[in-house]
Amino acid sequence: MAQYVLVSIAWPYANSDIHQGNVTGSHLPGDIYARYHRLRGNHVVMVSGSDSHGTPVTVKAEEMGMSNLAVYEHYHSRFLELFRRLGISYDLFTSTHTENHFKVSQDMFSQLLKNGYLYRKVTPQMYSPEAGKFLPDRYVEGTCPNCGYPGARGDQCDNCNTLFESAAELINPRSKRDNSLLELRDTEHFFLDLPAIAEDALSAWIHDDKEHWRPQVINFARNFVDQGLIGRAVTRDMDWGIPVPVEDGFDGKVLYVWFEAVIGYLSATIEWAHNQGDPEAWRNWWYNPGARTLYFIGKDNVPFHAVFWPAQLLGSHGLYSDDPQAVLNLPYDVPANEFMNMEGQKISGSRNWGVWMLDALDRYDPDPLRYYLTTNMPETRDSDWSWSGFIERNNNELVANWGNLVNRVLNMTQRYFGGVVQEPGELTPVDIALLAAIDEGLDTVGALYDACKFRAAVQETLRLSSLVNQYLEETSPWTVFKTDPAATGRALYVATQAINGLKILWAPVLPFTSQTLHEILGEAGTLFGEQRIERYDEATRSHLGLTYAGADAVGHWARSAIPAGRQLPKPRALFKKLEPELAEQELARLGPKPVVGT
RNA sequence: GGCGCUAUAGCUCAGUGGUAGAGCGGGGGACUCAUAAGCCCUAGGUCGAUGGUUCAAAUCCAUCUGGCGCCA
Repeated sequence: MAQYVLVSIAWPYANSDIHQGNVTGSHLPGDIYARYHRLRGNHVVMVSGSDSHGTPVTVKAEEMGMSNLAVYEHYHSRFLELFRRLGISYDLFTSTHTENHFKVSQDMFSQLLKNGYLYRKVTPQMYSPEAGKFLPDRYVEGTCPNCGYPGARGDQCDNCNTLFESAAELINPRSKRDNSLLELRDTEHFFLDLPAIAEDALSAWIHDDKEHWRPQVINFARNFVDQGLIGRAVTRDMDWGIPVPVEDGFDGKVLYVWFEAVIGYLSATIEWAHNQGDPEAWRNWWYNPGARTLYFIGKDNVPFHAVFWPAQLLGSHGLYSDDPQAVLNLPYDVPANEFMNMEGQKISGSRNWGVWMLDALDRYDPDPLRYYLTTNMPETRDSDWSWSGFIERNNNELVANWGNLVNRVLNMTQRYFGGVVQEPGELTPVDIALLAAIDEGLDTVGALYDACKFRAAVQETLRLSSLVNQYLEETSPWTVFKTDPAATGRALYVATQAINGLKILWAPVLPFTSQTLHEILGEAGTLFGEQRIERYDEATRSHLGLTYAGADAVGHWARSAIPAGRQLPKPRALFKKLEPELAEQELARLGPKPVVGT
């Protein structure tokens, strides 16, 4: 029976371009998982969007001398282009700056309030009389109480590495912007009553049935909850964001971005359903006990997705439901990835140390990039991107093992039979064993994809590709052609069926070249749907979104038959060999950008 | 300081109780359909250190050392 699967992927801040760590950490594993389940015939919705609010965006806006809105729109449109070109097949990639998201976020806030899980509390915060507003800690600078360094930031001293709980700890706190003196002033905020939710439901949930979770994720989350949660502010003093939906005294305050952004998983599903012309369809994923919701994120996001977001879901019971006790679906799994480094060092935007994916796509095809990021995915621990590794894996594995296999089979079919697939006659035990191995692979590799063990899935698929290469050596169709052309025809027939099966096994990771092979084998239609960038208009705003139209896709998780007698089209190479020298060229691009001019 | 993760062949890593594995690199071989690709053979690494549990540990426990993260 077809299953409902919600693939939720961390929302990137719209304040910088996306690098390979973001892609391998969340977008790509989510996409592979979604594509696999689409091939299985399940009802997949894959959502994410640009996190357009929060301090990171406002900081960037000041740096660039642009409005917050312009910064968000700039990076958002680049995200859309990247995901389309890299084949990250979002059913909807939207943003937090939609009317819909504002409403859903405010509704969840109101439901939490109604259910008694929000309380008000007055706390002292840094206030700038000069600017007439409260300042986030990272806008604050002062003298470090520990080492006396005068340029300490509000959250941390860069000189002695002391972390501050609050910028109030600084001596002579000043505004980073205009250097004016700051003062402490009381301000009222709403807090999420995490201890109450933990006691009522969260603690029981986090300890129940999580055997399929990655150990590092569930251990961390359980530890986090067991150590004792404290109330956490869900509003803050800021003017860029979602207004707090209460009558009194919360002008100039917005929902805290940690609270609001995760609600995007729900609001994006609702927006998607609306765009489909079936506004209630989102309930199939959120209020259907048989649905699975997965969250593909980086390890820095585990507390928010394994603890806080479930707490929000549990605490807002009754939201959009007639049943006041109804709870939206809690995460089925949070397969968080560790981090990917770059040539042995941390990825860094300011130091230009990383692979900017949109830039890389100008020089490399999407599938080799996806392949390398999958084989090096930080599933169990931090991993490393190296350009020489990328080139070696492309040449030794994609080109030599898989691409060359396809090439030799199709080339021989052209050379010996004018491109016509031959009648095989009766299959030999060797033939049958090969095809059985491929068919078995559909089960074993499928189970690996389903368990989010993508590295292992690729490794096993590559092993099956080698099996076909071995089959060719054993049957040697080029040798037997002189004495037994029928045997050559049979071997090529079998090998053709085998690579047609491998095409499906590879498809979640290598959707573009699997489609090419699909066509080279004379098959009709497209394995997957089409990705489009569309504009959506709401009452007072409009935004761009990336969508996926999969109704006409023909891909199935099965090995279809290429019939004897078919005239195959002229083959073309699936992958290009890359020159080792490219690694040096790429390394030369890293680091500080050269000053333009002389 | 607390909590957690991690250390396996030159490199990248898999392997959570039962005779140490894969890929790449390196060495040798037979072949030639193929993007000089593929195929066969070949690596003998005290599985970070020490102690313990067990008939049996890379795999469980303790301590130590190196690397990393979160919190304070």
